[in-house]
Amino acid sequence: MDTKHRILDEALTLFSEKGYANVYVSDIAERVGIKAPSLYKHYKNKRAIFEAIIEEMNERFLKQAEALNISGFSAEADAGIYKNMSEKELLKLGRELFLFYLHDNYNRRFRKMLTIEQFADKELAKVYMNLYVDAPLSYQTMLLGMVASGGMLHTDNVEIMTLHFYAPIYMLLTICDRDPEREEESLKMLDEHIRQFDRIYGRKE
Amino acid sequence: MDTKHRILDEALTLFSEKGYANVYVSDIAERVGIKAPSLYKHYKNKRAIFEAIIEEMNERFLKQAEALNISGFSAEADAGIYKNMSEKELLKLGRELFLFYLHDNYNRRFRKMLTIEQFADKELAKVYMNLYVDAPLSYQTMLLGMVASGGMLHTDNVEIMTLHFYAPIYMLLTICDRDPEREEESLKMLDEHIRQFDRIYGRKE
DNA sequence: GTCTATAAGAAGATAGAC
DNA sequence: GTCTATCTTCTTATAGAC
Repeated sequence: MDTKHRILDEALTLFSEKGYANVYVSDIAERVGIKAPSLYKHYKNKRAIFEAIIEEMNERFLKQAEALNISGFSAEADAGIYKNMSEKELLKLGRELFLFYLHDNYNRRFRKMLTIEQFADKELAKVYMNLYVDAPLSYQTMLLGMVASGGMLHTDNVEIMTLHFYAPIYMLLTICDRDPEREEESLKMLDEHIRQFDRIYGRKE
Repeated sequence: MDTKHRILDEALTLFSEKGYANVYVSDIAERVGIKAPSLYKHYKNKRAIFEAIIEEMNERFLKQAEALNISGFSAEADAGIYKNMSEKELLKLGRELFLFYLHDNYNRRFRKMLTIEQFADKELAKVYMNLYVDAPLSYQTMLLGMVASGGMLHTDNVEIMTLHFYAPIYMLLTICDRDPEREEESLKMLDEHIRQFDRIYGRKE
């Protein structure tokens, strides 16, 4: 990893731990192993580092979205997969997705940074809302809606059903982000949540 | 309100909007209508203001908890009330509670401040978790558990049922805190959520 | 591209008059 | 208790040598 990118990486770590204002340019430089003034050869100022992180995140999520449409992971395909899944496989999938978002180093740090900075900047609040509320809800609404139209889930309100599926997952992520020691307990609740959801909204046996 | 308390009030407003580090002692003083040095006659330093806010919050919530036990608002009483409520009344209660937490000036500002500061200080993360996750979940688990044992709700896992009740409410609060324009939409979802919850976990008609 | 030296300015806090 | 003046420290950022 070149210096320019290492600066981004270390800055993201620090910002996610202490917040933008509590991180000094010299802190970032020290982690990278250079002196603060050298850092200005790579970025115009401190703010530019922050913005480059946001920019990088945007690219990552755009790529991810593209990959979802191009490869076999579109909602149509996912809905098909879901239909033919046993409860056991469904639990495994839910757990893997949850753990990915929880542990993936980039996601984890970025989520924490956004949590801290979201109220300082309206744009960041939008980014936060989109990433962790609206995008998951609309994707899952589409997904669960297709499964429901196939008759594997039963509801007269797909949006509320999706809220019932996702809100507990969001809450468990909130718990684990703040107290990693509760991960095991949360994973158990995740399992039970999915099992219960499956029972409530019904799948054919 | 005396100056000492007005400092706390204005500081809380500013901290909730910009975060501790981005608020200057002179900003707080200006809002109060005095100069920064005068403020040091009331509080030893900036940190002491922050800690006084936390302290005040602790007292408020302790008082609230006491009131819950002494007056008619214990979980036992609440459970009794719930049993005899029509769905319409249940919706009204849910909405009133939601709006209280959302709009109550002290709650709103304190919740935002904690959201911003929680990762900078392990103690604050604990406070956040207790106030917005653990305390509501354990109170509601007790409440819904009693209603269930009375036969008005049906489940073999009260904790998951409570998660299904509270997590969507927590998520809707998250939405409204970040974008007040979505309040109306969120209230509609709240209604539909409670109605659906009522249908799923069943009440006698 | 990295360094040392340093400028420029911000922000917390104190001294002492009123 | 509030003010003005001021100190001190911290932090961002630049200048210029290597």
